[in-house]
Amino acid sequence: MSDPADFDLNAFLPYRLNAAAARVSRAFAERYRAEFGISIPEWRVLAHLFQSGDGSVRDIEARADMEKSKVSRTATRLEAAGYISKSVNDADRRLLLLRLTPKGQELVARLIPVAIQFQTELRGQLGAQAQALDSGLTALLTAPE
Amino acid sequence: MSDPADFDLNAFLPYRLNAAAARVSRAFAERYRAEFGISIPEWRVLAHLFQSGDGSVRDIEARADMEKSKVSRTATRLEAAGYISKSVNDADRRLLLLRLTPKGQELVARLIPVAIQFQTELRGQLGAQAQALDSGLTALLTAPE
DNA sequence: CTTTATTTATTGCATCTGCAACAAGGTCAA
DNA sequence: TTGACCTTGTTGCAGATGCAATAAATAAAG
Repeated sequence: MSDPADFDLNAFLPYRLNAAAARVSRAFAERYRAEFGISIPEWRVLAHLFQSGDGSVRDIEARADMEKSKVSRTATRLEAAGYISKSVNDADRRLLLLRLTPKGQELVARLIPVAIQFQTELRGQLGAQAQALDSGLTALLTAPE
Repeated sequence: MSDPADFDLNAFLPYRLNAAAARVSRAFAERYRAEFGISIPEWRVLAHLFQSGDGSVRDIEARADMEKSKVSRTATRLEAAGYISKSVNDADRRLLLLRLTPKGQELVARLIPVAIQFQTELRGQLGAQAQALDSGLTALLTAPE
């Protein structure tokens, strides 16, 4: 039953998960890059700031599951592009206050319908399995460790 | 319903897929690195060669869904470590013949039980949702594009 | 047979990534 | 207040990554 000779990489759950995620990410990133010129880390930071209004690097690290150095560099790029502003939190001057600029607000307002559209198409392709995938992912993401 | 203000990144399917895959991969890679000193790309190439006996870079690129340059460099590392051999395919001298060495065979024989064990634990954590995740992933991976 | 196209693997290059310093600010106890 | 410790964000660095260019081999066309 667990004879090594029977092992099939294509049936191996971590491999399948990765392949599926890579495939979906690639398709999504393509649409984004083409239309708006932003990367996935950039999209994540923008989306989080859109949801929360503002936040520190630490906040985004925690909520978007991104390394703080990655958040930091992404924020620098977004600031250079004029989409977000960086200012110091006066209550605790170690913290940055990242916030969407009007230009950033406007970008996100165009970005989000594309994301929703993408997700809708994806769910359409999956049909009845979309629900199954959702509950499987929820189980994974809420697992102990 | 598709009001941008309602958008929640944590409910966004591509994001959830990626987060889940990254989490599982990280846990799996940790176990591997600690115990055997190999990376995920290395594990993939080894597993494919174990399944197929031998193969060219092209074969592995297609079946393991890896860039050919990634396969090439991974194969170079595995050869340097003594786990695989590279030889020229005499029938078509553009092709490489990658094959596990006895040392590589022996490594994979120890690797695969760990992989199976990992997957078993994961499925155990997921309980009834494991089946749902499987069918969702199958739907994704067999989708048109 | 020779010339042109195609296929395969490798390598150069620019970029991304994660980890480990590091500097600056804050906390806490004595 | 001082000094030891903790937090936060940035940066240096080594390694990984993907794409494009290349060289070698084969196939196809004339």
